[in-house]
This record gives sequence, structure tokens and C-alpha cells, in this order.
Amino acid sequence: MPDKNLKKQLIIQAAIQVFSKKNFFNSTISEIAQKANVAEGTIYQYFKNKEDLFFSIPVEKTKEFSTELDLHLQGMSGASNKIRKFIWYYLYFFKMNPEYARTLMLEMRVSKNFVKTKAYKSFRPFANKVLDIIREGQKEGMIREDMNIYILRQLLLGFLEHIVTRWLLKGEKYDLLGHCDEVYELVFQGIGGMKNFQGLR
Amino acid sequence: MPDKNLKKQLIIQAAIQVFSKKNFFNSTISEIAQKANVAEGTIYQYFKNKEDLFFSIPVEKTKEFSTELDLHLQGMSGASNKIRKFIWYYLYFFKMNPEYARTLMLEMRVSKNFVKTKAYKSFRPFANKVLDIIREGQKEGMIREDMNIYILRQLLLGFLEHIVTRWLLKGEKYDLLGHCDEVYELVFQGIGGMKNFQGLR
Amino acid sequence: MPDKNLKKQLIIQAAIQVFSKKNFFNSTISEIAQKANVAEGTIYQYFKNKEDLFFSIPVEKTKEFSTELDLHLQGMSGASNKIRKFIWYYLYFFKMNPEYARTLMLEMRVSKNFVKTKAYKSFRPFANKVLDIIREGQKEGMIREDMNIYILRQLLLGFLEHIVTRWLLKGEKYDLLGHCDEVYELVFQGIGGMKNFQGLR
Amino acid sequence: MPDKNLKKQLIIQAAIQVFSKKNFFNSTISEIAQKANVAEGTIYQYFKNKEDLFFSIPVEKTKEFSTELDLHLQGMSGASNKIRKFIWYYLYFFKMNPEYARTLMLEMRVSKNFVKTKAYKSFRPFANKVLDIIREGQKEGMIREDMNIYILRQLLLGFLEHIVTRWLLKGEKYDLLGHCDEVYELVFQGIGGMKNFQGLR
DNA sequence: AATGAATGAGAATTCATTCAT
DNA sequence: AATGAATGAATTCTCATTCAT
Repeated sequence: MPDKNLKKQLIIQAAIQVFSKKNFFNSTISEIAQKANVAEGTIYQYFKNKEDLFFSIPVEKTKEFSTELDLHLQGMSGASNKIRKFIWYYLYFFKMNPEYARTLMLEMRVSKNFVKTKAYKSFRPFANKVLDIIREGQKEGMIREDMNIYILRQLLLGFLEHIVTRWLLKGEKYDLLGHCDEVYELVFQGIGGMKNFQGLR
Repeated sequence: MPDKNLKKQLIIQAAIQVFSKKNFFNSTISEIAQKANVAEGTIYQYFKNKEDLFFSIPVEKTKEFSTELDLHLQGMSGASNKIRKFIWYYLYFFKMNPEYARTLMLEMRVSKNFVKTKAYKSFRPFANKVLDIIREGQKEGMIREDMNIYILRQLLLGFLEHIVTRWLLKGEKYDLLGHCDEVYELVFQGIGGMKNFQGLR
Repeated sequence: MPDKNLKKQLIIQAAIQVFSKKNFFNSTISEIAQKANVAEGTIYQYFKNKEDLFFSIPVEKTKEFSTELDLHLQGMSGASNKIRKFIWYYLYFFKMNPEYARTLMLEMRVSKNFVKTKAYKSFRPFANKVLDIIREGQKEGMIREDMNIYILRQLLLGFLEHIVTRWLLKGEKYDLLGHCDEVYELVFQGIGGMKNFQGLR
Repeated sequence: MPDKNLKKQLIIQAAIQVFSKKNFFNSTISEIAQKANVAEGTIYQYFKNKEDLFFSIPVEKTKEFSTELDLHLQGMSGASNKIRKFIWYYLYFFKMNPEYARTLMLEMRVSKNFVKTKAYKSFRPFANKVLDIIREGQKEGMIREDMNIYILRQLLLGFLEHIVTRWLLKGEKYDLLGHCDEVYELVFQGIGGMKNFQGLR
């Protein structure tokens, strides 16, 4: 299994590189195979087709994200700290994976049927984790009990997405991590003050 | 010229429909030709190639936008009114052209070299018009003299873009025009109040 | 008629330029039309199709050649002089028309069905002229009576063709006219001396 | 490798047939594929594009020529004999491959940039072989030491080319092999006697 | 499991030719 | 006679996918 997974990982890593440089249609299976050091046919042993491989990228990356996130949250106490950490790690992760960021934010997320893909579904466990932290915040009194936690989660994740997307469109020229505070404050303090503000997503 | 332009318009209209339903690569010249009721070869009499046709869409649409906008601003006085009208018309335009909106915001805007295209360049005159209104607002005292008008414009247009993009990603389920006030207030009143807010784009 | 012919000439001149730079298939009617300052459709008023236009070039050029040749032979006496003049003019003509030379020698003459074309037929009157000179030479005693004048003509024209072709293949780097004597001598003196020599064409 | 080469050979053989009957532009990949009993796409696995396939023909044919020539020269002694054999084999080869002859002599050889093609480059080793024989002739005293062997080679190959070309233009009606002596004598004896003769190429 | 040769559908693009004006 | 917009057949080439080894 580790050996089997190794090859799959190899292919996905190659796919990330190729797809992020060229977009779905201009990327070729042949190039991915070359970069992964496997034969073209081998790819079809692990993935149904090109599209399947494409959407497997976020599935794998999200697993990676979750695992690492858990490590970072390990041993921390206090929802406030955890949320800060989460925001920081979210931005850190995309800062460190700008190629994947482009593919996910500017190509996949934007496609009409993204929500129907396995990629979208793979976000669920990670989204649940966010919900848990928010609930913890409510217990601690940091977040009002009457607040709709689903909307709050949507607000948080939506704004993070927006921050990353903006950064990509601007050419990744500034430091993503500089926005940690902005997110934290906008989401957790700005909410009360802005009447017409319905969340950025 | 009216006859000649007619055919070009016919093709562009067909292109808008096809490109917005399918994305650049899955759209075929053949389908566009069919929808425009012309031969495939005819398209190449008006456009250099598929990409040229693709990026001609915003060029034409932006012309249309500008012309109509002028009509709407005709006879109005007061920068404040003009800005409100502009915001309203911007949202109204994309509400009425959702297919074009998808193509522009989710496919073109997001592509790596968009700023190098003729589409991007075609925004210039329209962006200048916005600047004129802002300057008028400064003269009238509605906007502080020490404000950087370029940043203000960027803020306004960026937020409008954002509003439209969000709407598209959410499946065009709510009424875009419901956001007129939000934009106006965020851009022209929120600025002072939000310490950490650096503009959404 | 002069006006009508003018346009036809215009087109042929343009065709010569275009066809000689690019070969039949890479040359386009559109480019010829542009260069001739006429509409594409106009070409089809004068020529049945692209091929017809192509093979009209030698027809016209051969007329030009003949007319000019006549002028050069005017007032000359003595077959020997006339033959020398003919050789000189032949080489001079292609020296002055290298583009046409390429087309004729390296593209047309080499094509399988060249002898069936009107171009080939248009050589006839000019070939007769050569025959006349040879006959004159026989009368004057310069050429043996028992010599087959058709073979002699073939030898002469064939060798001239060869000289021009070689010059073209070598990149037109040396002066064609330097070969006048060689032709004259090979054809009119070498014949007796070379046992196995059956004429170069 | 034998299997792999087989398919490549299959395609080249088909290409020779098609290209020699129709010329480069009128020949289609589709027809070549049909004749070779492979899919069109298969051709592109072995050749970069149509032009590459076209110029691969002489590359392969020249290999074949060289290999066979070696066999024929095997065990022979005496430069004079070798040269006679070479001349014979050269003419024999094109007699047996008239389709290839047409393509090489009347289409490729004549094209403006032939010397830049890989086809032209593939002649080199074979040309060297000729040089070796000539040098051998010098050692044996058959060829004068003060003769420029490069010019002699050029003369020999040029005249052979010319003989074949003439034969093709005349419709392949007579026997090419009847010219063996003519070539041998012209090149190796005619040289001294003909003052103005500078070699036919 | 891995391979990679073979496939062939599919698409963009070109351009000679026509024909209504 | 002249035009040039419109045509659409024709062709090259690409590449995801399959399958025999």
C-alpha cells in the first residue's frame, strides 16, 4: 500500500505541476506521465480519466491540508487561538502551494459544476473541523450563542478564499500572511458594526 | 458598414452564447458558426482566430456598455447621483447579460495573461469615464480632495467585480441590483470607518 | 483592348512575382490580387482558375521573349551571328528574369504533365524560329546538310535549359552570360568530336 | 526494434509511392496512412510532420543505397573497376526506384532550401565513400595527383544526377544503364580534352 | 501492475472559387 | 467589368484512451 500509494502520489504531484502551469486543456497526460516517470497507460490504472485526475488533486491536497492543520492545532487551547492559527495556516498553506492555489481558485472553483465534483465533496471533513472550532468558541463565550454558526463558517471560509484569489490575480506579489489580522477582525469584529454587510461570499 | 457590422455582431452574439455555456476549449467554431447562421470560414473573415473572437467579446460588450451608460447619465447632475447611477447600471448590465458575465468574470478575468489582451485594453475609455465622475465628486466637495482618485476608482470597480463574481459563483440566485447600496456605502462611507480595510482588490 | 490587356498584364506580372517566390501551392490568389491591385474575383474574369493563371505566365513571357528576340535579330545577317545572338539573348533573358526562370525551370518544366499544358504549346512558334535560323545555317554551309535539324535544335535548347537550371540550383551566384561561348562551342563544334555524346537532353 | 522499424519502413514505402505520384502538396497524410495500413495518428508517432516524413524518404533511401553499394563493391579491387561499378549501381538504383527518383530529382533537389534539409545532410557519408574511391584511384595512378578530388567528385555526382534527371524528364523511355560508359568517359577522359568545359554542375 | 504503440475522432484553419450587387 | 463577402470542402495535426504484451 505505501508503494502503491507512492506511485499515485507521484502522479498527482506531477499533475499539480503541469495543470497549474498550463490549464486543464493545454496540459497533456503525456507530459504528466513524463514528469511522474511513469508510462501514460499507468495513469489510467490509478485514475479513470484526465478529469478524474484533475479533480483528484484537491482531494489529495485537502487531506494534506487537514493532516498538517491537525498537527498545528495540537496542544493548543482556546478557540480564539485556534481560529487565529487556522487563518494563519490557511494562508500559509496557499502561500506555500501557489501552483495548486491557482488551479483550485481560478480554474476549478470557478467552473460551473464544481460543486458536483469529488473535489468539492472532499472539503466536507475539513469544513466540519472549522465548525467544531466555532462551536468551541461559542462555549467559551467568545462567539455569541445566537449567531448562526454555518453563516459564520461561510463568512470565514469565503473571505479566506477571496483573499487568496485576490492575491493570485494580483500576481502573488505581496505576502499573503500579512492578511491574517484583517481576516480575523473583519469576520469576528466587523460583523456587528456593518449593517448592510452580508458576508463577502 | 451597417450590413458588414451586422454580420460581425451576429457572430459575436453567437460566440457569447456558446462561450458562456461551455468555456473556451469546449466551444467550437463550428457551433458558433451554426448559431450565427454563417459558414465557418466567414468567422475567419472577421476574426483572426478563435482566441481573437473570444477576446473580441468584451471589446464589443464594453462599447455597448459605454454607449448605454452615457445615455443613462445624460442630463443628470451631481456626482453623487451619477455614481449611484453608475453602480446601478453596472450591476444592471451584468444582470441582463449573465452569460457574458460568466465568460468575462470567471474565465477571462481569471486567466494569467488577461491584462495583455485587447479585451483588457478596451476597458480603458470606460475606466476614464469613471475617473471623470470621481473628479466631479471632488469638485463638488462630495469626495475629499486629498483622496487618491485612482485608488478610489480601483476600489469601486474592484468591489463591483467582486459582487458580480460572487453572484455568479452562487448560481445567480439572488438579485444583483439589491447590492447597489452596499457598494455605494462600502466604498464611499466605509472607507473612513474601517481601519484595517485596504480595499477589496 | 489595350486597357483590357493592361489589367491582364497587371495580373500576370503580379503572378510572376508571387509564384516565383513561393511555389504554386503556397502562393495565394489573394496575394496576387493584392499585388495586382485588383479584387480576387477579377482574376477569375481573365483566368479560368489558379492553374490557368499559373501556366499563362510562360505563354505571356514567351511572347515577350519572341518579340524582343526579333528586335535583336533585326538587321543581322549570317546564321552564325544569329545563333550567337540567340544564345546570348536566351541567357540574357533569364538573367534579367530570374524569378520567372525559377518558376519555369524548377517548377513547371519538372512537373509530370508539363507537355500537356498550354505553356508547353506556347513554345512552338519560338521553337520554329530557332529552326529557321538553323536552316539558314545549313544554306550558308555553316551546318552540314546531312545533320538532323530537329536534333540539333533539341540539343541547343536542351543545353541552354540545362545551363540556366544549373545556374538556378547554384543560387544564381555567377554570371549566366559567361556561358555563351561554352554553349556555342559545345553544340556546334563538340558534336563531331565526342563519340558517345548524344546531346544533353 | 525490428518490429518498430518495420512500421516506420512501411510508412516510408507508402510515402514514396504517394509522394512520387502526386507531389508534396497534393499528397495527403490520409492516403499515405491508408496505403501503409496504419492510422493517420501513427504516422505522427514516427515523423514530426508531413515535411519531416517527406524528407525522411531520402534519408532512408540513401541508407539503403549505401548498404547495397557496399555489398556490390565488396571484394572488388582496382579503383577503375570500383568507379565503373559505382556508376553502374547509381544508375541501376534509380532505374529500379523510378518513383523515388522523381521525388528526389524533380521535387526535392529543385526546392530552394534543399541544402538545409536533413535529406541533403544524409548524403554526406555516401559522398565520402565516393571520395575514398577517387583517392584510391589517385594512389593507383589512374587519376592525376594534381587533380582536385572534390571537384572531380562534384563532376561525377553532378553528371549522374543530370543523366537521371534527363531520363525522368524524357518520360523514363530509354534504359538508364545505357549511359554508364558515357558517364565514365566524360568524367574521366573528357576532362582534359574540353577546354571550355567546366563540369556540368 | 506497467507499458507505450496504435488509434481515430475531432477541431482549427486556409483558400480557391462563386455570385449577388 | 469589377468587386469582395461568403462559402465549405479539405487537410493537418493533437491527444485522450485502449489493449495486447
